[in-house]
Amino acid sequence: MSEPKKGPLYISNTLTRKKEEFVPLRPPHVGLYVCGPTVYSDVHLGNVRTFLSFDTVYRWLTFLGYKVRYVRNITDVGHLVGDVDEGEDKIAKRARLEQLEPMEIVQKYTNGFHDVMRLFNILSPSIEPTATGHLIEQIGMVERIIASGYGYEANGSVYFDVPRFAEKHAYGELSGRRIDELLSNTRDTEGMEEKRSPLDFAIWKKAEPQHLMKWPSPWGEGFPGWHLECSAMSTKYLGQTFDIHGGGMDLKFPHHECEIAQSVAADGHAPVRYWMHGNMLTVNGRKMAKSEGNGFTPEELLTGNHKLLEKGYSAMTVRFFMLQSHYASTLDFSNAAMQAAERGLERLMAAMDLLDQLKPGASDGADIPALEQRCYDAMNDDINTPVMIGELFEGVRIINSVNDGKVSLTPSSLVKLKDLMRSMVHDVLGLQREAAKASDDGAMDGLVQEFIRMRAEAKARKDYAAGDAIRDRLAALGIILKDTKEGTTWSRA
RNA sequence: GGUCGCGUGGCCGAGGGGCUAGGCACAGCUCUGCAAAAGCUGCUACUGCGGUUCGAAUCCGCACGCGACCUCCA
Repeated sequence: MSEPKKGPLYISNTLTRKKEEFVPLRPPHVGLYVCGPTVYSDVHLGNVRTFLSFDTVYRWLTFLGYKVRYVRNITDVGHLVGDVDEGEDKIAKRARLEQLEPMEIVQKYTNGFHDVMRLFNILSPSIEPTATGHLIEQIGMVERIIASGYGYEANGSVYFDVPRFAEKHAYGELSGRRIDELLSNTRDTEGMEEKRSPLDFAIWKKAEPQHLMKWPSPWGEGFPGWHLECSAMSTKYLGQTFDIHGGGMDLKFPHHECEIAQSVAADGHAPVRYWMHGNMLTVNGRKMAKSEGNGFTPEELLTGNHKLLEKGYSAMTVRFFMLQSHYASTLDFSNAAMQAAERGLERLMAAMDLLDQLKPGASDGADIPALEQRCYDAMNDDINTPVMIGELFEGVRIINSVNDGKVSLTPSSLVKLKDLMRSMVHDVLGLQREAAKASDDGAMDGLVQEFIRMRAEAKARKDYAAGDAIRDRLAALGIILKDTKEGTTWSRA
């Protein structure tokens, strides 16, 4: 048995549509950028999935030994609202509704976002830059785009000249679009009359007098365009070319396509070497989205207080549920699937609880290095968490068998098993025992122990009816008794 | 309408030319006073129709069904 090898990592590059070996630009450093939330409302579970997917990428890169700079932005400059409130800033709109300052809205939902990230044990990025904090950089980028000839001013706004850019560069490469097809498919959008081509997009937008979030610029009072912040901030913190850019599938076009165009126009470099796109969370086969009314917030999820939820589910259950599918596949939410995940996670965590009490033996009844290698291989194959979880359940079987005395492991193999299970389950998958149930104080335990003792006495005199009655009544209260060789243990249902 | 993708067992979900994925559920067995837990065993599937191949769930074509993007969206 040779020592398990940690690399190399292969990831599906959505730019080339191929699985490629990941080779960082400047090892051991890795630059990772992920498009963060727009903080004008609560995040829903679909948003969580994307951040969880890239949390896993971040954790795995870190596990492989890379020094990762993970940048995930906060979009706190509103994007334009499409139909009803033409030209109005999303955040400003919300602010008027709630009689709050725009930055108050931003703060409120940023806090909420952070709470959700913590709830799901999603790690903080290395840098979390805000769009409003990088106006200088964004204005600078607009200037560079104008200087390169791919941006033009019109009535206080600045637009990106897509057809001109496409003459010399591959606009549409990422999303598989073609200029002529796009042109035949255009709809009327805001600012149409100022644009030279319907494909052009705003990189700086003139603010109307009533607009709340606006800043001075060489083109007058305004605010940065839809796609600019990510380009400006990724360039600032990761360089003109960096390793990995992630985001939800729905951002591929136009957002990421525009990012590429902006960077190429401004600095002459394709910004990203590996593009990764997480797929959507669906409900009854349909994308979870605010507009569909099929989204629920983490709070509704936890309490089960939503018409789509039969009951509440813990954050860790959701995390496990999501990790059981590949990040690039759509994942359908259903109560049946959640309940299956709940039970599966419980079995996994119960085995983790046994780890400390396992006793080593004289021989090896299981090949731990082989298991370890299979775990690494799964993750190195495009972050295949479902396959790794499958392997971890092999670990669960070994743990339980060792605990039952049916399988023996030498001291060194046992240490390897513990290290492997802990690093994969806790560090890589980010699964933790839920703390909620641990709030019992000593009195509670003492009380239950008293019942356990009464039941033991009943059992000792073969009064099983009385013993079972105690167990049943406690069960009705949510206290589960388990008879083991070492005595009776209890837990909450 | 255009582009891309998907269709796997009772359910969820990997895989993706020959090799048991895994989880949940269900059934049987072992262990238990009985439960529970755990272990073992069983249930062995790839939308349909053609084609390529010694061999196809996996490749190709067509059909049907579904979805995403084309507009803010994770």
